[in-house]
Amino acid sequence: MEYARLKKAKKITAVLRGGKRVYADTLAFVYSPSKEAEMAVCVGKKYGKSVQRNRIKRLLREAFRASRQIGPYSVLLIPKKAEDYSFAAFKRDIEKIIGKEKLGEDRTA
RNA sequence: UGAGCGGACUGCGCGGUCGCGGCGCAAAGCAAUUUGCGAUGAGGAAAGUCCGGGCAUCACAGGGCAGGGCGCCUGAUAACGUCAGGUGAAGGCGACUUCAAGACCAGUGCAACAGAAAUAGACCGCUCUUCGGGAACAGGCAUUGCCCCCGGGGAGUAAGGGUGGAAAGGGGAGGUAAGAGCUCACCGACGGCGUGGUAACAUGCCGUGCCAUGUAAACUCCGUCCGAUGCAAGUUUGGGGCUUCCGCACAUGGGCUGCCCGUCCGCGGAAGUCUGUGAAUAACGCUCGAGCCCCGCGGCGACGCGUGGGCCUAGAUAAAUGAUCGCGCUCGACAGAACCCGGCUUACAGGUCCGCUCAGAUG
RNA sequence: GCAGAGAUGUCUGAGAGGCUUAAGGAGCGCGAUUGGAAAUCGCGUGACGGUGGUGAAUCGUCCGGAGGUUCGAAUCCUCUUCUCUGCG
Repeated sequence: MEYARLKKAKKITAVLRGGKRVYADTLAFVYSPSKEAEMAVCVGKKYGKSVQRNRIKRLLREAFRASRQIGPYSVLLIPKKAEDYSFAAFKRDIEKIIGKEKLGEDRTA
């Protein structure tokens, strides 16, 4: 399933308020059921300068894309602050959360 | 060979698979859009936002005050606080480097502490003179006195004095009671004239014994420049228009710049009606431009000129460059466009090239 | 993105060229008061480094950091780091 980018500030705050939060070692995964499949990453100024922040965003997007397919949700990815960020760790944690929350199963069934 | 100085350039590369941004072409669809193919996609600093412009709005961009920037000279430029060439000063054996480098005899302020004294003077000292006292030491004139010693007064002096950032040009010779630009030569300073240079300035001669501290990144003066606000500027579609009524205001209000002159004339609310379904939104501004590369000509150079040639090289808007595999090497620093240019400043692993200096060795 | 403000002991917060004032308040420590406490009153109290039976004491450096101007800088100027505020 293709995931579009979640752009509206109102929707992001709605997901943050009403969505379910799951935590892993490297990131927090916030989601709520939705008609459209959409995703956003949250990387504020505390993560470093712009080069560092862009790097985190790329890694998170690619890790999410490379993970197992899931049904339509509004998803927010929030990394934990660390010295180094790696693609492998992000991907492993996202896979783990998807499996644990059974998001891979078809909700409509 | 070693040490060093200046300048220019570069900023991991190649290939496969999957993925991202906008663009072009083709196909499907009423349309939103989807699919396929193709080329393309961060920097030398994109950074800090420290200057200068373009552009846009305010009012037609006007006058004055206030405020702010700059400050050796000449040039370059759209402009600059930038750059180039030169002058002066300081540092270095040298190549070369550094410098906010106008004016404190227009005025005002400040100069703590120390020191006798801080922009002005006489505390000590030195010299002459005069008054009083002393005979204890050494020596002389030859004797109730003097030189001498102690204390006080008067006059001269600015050589010397543990200060200080700064003490009335410097050190030397003559001169003198002691001294002093008092006199002399040299150096410095100031003034005049000449010469060279567009100029800053340099230099030669003559004269003046020398009217005199520092600070303007203190106020200030002189010269010169600046209207303000910044693309979240602003424009268009549009929830906005039209009609009616009500409230504020006729300059005593509001906007334009902090103030004055000057100048412009609206602002807010309610009801009805038309239309609309995204509203911190959508489109434009938004990238072809003081553009980049090469060649020729002019200039020491910054740079300029050329109907000489070639190129099109990001335009996103929660904001695009990643993942993985293989190969190579010296294992990769600082760091991500946000309206666009010209600079400055700051950060930075390394690597390459050119020119030059000093020391040593050899020929 | 654009525009602006600030940084001073543990905290707060004056000082805006002159001997070292780093004022003052809070907090903390000690003492007085009390049967005991609170409140009140008095005294003390910054960091780092050096010398010191390492005890009393004493000297030097420090006003976010680095340079410069000045005889002299917390104060003036430049660069830099961090924090905060406003702007459709």
